[in-house]
Amino acid sequence: MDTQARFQELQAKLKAAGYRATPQRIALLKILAASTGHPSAMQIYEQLRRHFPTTTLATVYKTLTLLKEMGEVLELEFSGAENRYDGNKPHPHLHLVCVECQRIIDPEIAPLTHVSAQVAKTTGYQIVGQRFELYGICPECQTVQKKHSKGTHRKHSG
Amino acid sequence: MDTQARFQELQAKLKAAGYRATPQRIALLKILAASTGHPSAMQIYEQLRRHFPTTTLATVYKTLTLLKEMGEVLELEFSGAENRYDGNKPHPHLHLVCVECQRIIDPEIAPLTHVSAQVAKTTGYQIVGQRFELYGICPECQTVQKKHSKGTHRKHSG
DNA sequence: GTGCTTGCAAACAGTTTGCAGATAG
DNA sequence: CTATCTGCAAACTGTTTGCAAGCAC
Repeated sequence: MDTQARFQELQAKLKAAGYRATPQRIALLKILAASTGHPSAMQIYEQLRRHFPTTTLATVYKTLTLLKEMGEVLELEFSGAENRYDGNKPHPHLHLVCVECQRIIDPEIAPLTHVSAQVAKTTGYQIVGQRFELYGICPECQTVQKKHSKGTHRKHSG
Repeated sequence: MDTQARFQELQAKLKAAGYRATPQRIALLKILAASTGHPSAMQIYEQLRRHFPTTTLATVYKTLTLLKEMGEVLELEFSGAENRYDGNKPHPHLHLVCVECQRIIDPEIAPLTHVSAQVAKTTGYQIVGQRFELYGICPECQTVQKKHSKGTHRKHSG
C-alpha cells in the first residue's frame, strides 16, 4: 500500500471512529503514513512542529494513544529508549533493529504462525499478541566501524 | 541445571571477574538462581530486604547491571512496566507473557536459528541479538475470567 | 590500608495527566 | 453551541548517578 492510500485510510478510520479531524491530527497521519523508519514520538513531534510550531509532545502522545486503541498503530516499546511507532503495518511482525543507529526495518520472512499455534497447544495459553525482534548492525554502520576501526565501546574492562 | 548449581556458577563467575562477594550480592545471586518467574528489580529487592533491611533498589540495579555486563542475566525490557530479569537462561529465548498476571514462562520450542541466518543473508545486517515474545492469557487467568466474566487483574506470585 | 561497594537522595528520561482556553462539527 | 481537542505545566514511574561512609580483600 502506498503512502497516499494509507493516509486516506487512516483519515477515514479516524472519522469513522467519531474523532475530530483537526489539522494537527491530519498532519500527524500524513507523517505516520509516509514514515518508513519507525519514528519515535519525538521524531514525529519534530516533523509536526515545522507546520505547527505551537504543538507539543503531549498532543503527539495523545493522538498516538488514540491510534493505538483503534489498532492502526503498532507501538514498539523500549525501556531504555524512546518507543517507536509503525503506522503502516499495525499488526505484529518481525523487526530488525540496528543497535548503532537505531534504524528499524521490516525484513521479509515467511510468517511464523506455527510457533504461536504450537505454544498455544502445549501451554494452554490463549495467544493474543507477539513481538519478534532481531538486533544487529546495519551494513552502513558496519562500514563506519571499519573506517574508524575503533573497537566498539566496551563498558567494563574487568 | 538446578538452583544450587546455578548459584555456585554465578558466584564463581562473579569472583572470576574480579568483583567482591558482598553478602548482599551473594543473597541476590541466590534469589536470581532460585527464581522461576522472571522477577522485576522491585521483586528482587523485596526478597532481598527480608535479609538486608537497609538495602536499596539502587544496589539491586547496580548488581543487575553488573551481571548483565557479564552476560549472566538477561533483561527483558518493557517501557510501560518494570523490566524483568532472567538469571537462569541468560541467552535470548522465547518468552510467553501472561497479559493479565504478568507471569513469564519459557515454553519449549525448537530454536529459530534459521530466521536470523536468513535475515542476515538477505539484509546484510550482522545479527547480535534477538527478542521473541508471545503474549497471551494463561490457563489460570482464563479460568478467573470465566468465573467472574469480567477482566479481573490478578497478580501472580512468581 | 586500598579502593570497590553500599545506601541515600537527588537526577533523569520518557510518558501521562489535569485543566483552561480554543475549535471542529 | 458544546463536547472534544490543544497546549502548557506538572506529575508520575522506573532507572541511573554522585557521593560519603562502610567493608571485602
